[in-house]
Amino acid sequence: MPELPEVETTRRGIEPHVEKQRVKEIILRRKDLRWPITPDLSKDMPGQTIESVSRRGKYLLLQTKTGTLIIHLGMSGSLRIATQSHIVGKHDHVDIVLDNKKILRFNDPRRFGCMLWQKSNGCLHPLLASLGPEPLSENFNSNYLYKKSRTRNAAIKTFIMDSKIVVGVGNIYANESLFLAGINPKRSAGKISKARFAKLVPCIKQVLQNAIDAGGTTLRDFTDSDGKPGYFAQSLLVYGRKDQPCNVCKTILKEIRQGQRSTVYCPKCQG
DNA sequence: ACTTCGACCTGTTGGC
DNA sequence: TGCCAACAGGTCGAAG
Repeated sequence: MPELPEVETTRRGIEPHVEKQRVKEIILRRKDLRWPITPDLSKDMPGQTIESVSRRGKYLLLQTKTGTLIIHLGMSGSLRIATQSHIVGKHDHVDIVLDNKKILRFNDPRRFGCMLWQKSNGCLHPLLASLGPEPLSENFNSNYLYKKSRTRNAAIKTFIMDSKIVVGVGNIYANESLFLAGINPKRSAGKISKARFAKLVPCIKQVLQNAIDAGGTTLRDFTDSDGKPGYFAQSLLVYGRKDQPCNVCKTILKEIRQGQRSTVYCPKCQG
């Protein structure tokens, strides 16, 4: 479900309910997510005040004075603002109960997500330590991408989905960005010209920003923290549109597999 | 240093 | 209608 726009939509949705609130209690219904939920979480976080809700790539960070809760939504995770009257669902694995009576509820059917408590020790968590730049920041520019790509033989699509290169570009938006930039997803990253990267980078930024503005992409089950869907799905130009005509040239869009993920592209526009 | 691939899970979809 | 295989928004870590 969540790529960067969906995570950012979630962040914005929960922030006003959660920021400056004291954690009253943590309810763990299951702790076997991708990794076990940090055992100390329900002991260490209650009593702490959530100072800020930030995002690094697809990780959400709930910062307190004594530690940070690192949350990843994996493939199927979501965070909702609930109250006592909301019925607990099958995959509602964790509740963070706040002093304002609201509950930050973590749901994740596939349990590919994670919830890790890191005590403040001045170190960056290993999961965050080797991440590439934020795609919407100045640090992510065509010079940077060009330099990073020179030694790479991997396909450009795989390359821009590598979180060590740039964070937050998942399968949907990688497909969309390459279409907008007119680049064939199979092209070797190392063989792409500087001029092409100069085109690609703004396309990535634009696709992500537009998706954030639309509240993310809802394919089947993504909702924001109030349960509302995102509206970017209707703007998708290639993702999920195999065998349909290209919006630009009417050529039938083609689907291939790259690194066990589906890639859809226009053989003509991205020739 | 780079690339590929299995693994982690459940739910939904499409073909027979 | 039912069954089963294939696939789904992610990404780590082992192996080549």
